[in-house]
Amino acid sequence: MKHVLARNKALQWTKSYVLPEFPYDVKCMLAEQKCPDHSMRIRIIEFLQADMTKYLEGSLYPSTQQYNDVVNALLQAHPFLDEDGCGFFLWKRALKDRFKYVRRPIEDDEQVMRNKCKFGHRRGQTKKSLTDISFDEVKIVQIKEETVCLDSEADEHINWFQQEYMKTEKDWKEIDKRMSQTLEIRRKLIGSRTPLKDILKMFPFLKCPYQMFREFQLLTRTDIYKKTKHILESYSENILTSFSVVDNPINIALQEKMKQHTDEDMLKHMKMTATCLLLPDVFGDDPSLFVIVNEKVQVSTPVLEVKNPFNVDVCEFSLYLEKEKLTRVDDCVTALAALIAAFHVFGVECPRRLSQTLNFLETLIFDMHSPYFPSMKEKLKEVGFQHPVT
DNA sequence: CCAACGGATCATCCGCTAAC
DNA sequence: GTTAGCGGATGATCCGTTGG
Repeated sequence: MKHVLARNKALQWTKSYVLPEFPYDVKCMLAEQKCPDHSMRIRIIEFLQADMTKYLEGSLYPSTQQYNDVVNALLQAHPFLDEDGCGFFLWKRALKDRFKYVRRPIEDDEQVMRNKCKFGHRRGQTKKSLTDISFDEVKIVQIKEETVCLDSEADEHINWFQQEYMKTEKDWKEIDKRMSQTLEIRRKLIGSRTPLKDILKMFPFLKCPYQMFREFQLLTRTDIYKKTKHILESYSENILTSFSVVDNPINIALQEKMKQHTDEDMLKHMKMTATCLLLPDVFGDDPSLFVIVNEKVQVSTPVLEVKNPFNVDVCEFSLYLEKEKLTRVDDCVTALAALIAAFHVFGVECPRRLSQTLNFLETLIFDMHSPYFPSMKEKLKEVGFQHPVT
């Protein structure tokens, strides 16, 4: 664990911490120097925790110094938050408790599991049987050995992935386990700009949408599929009726096709697909950086390719990266989630002409409780959204 | 329609153990 | 001794349901 923290610090925390942009209402409260109430404190802590997580490369154990940096940054920017002098202690404690709370339900992370085994004592009724405990002890020994000789272990994992990828019957449970175990080395490789081809050769399962979602989950503690589905469903109406897309050929085609069907599921499928296709148009971005319909992919950044979007039976969604097909998926929710995940998982910077669209999506994905920043609120008004979800 | 109820979820506090 | 991390207890808050 120590070497993980040391590395995080070395890679990501060289500069002192810079506070994130807080949601609109928090910003107002901070500007007014109003003493935060219970829920406002929680939102500040929640936001800081989410922001810190981005810099921890999948680890959920910030160092004491990192906690100190964050709380110091907060109190320096807003001294009134330390009204009684013991603010530092209280905010630090709240932040630590929040991380602890985030770790609590996690069962697929060896660092978390190791600490649960180490410190997790159960009083009263024991949930674990004796056999489970001894199994855990065996696991601890295994993990300790892996940490010591990481490089040869990583090599072994990579060979295993390559072999397993060729098999017809794959052991997905073992794949999950090994993908978790190699997260650290993989992030290091991706972070140091290892060519995509090499990354995919070493970790071929990253081509699978499910593994991309899982990696996204490990990195951000966020269920990208669930969030994407929610966004598409709640904003579909807004997007399809936005004045910037009423004359769009895709929208016109959708209206035509919808007249030919009455089946609820079919109509929903078409609407969701159209929502995906029109998203960049709504935000004035370049649609060809987002989704290509019935054409050849020309861009290197992650992009979706859709064939026959409104024909449920022959409709095809594929995710492209560096002009190569990475994976084919079945529906537009999975496709959009995979597209967003690809930017994160492969560390691709967002193209300028797609920034508004991705900003919109990520604002909703990472902060469901206050789904828009002031600039986003303005943007949504500007593009003609009737009822931004709150 | 809305107030009251009750379960679920969440934040916080406490007491404990392991490590130093 | 102190500190970090755990599970559990407790109280607050959210949210869906029910009954007037």
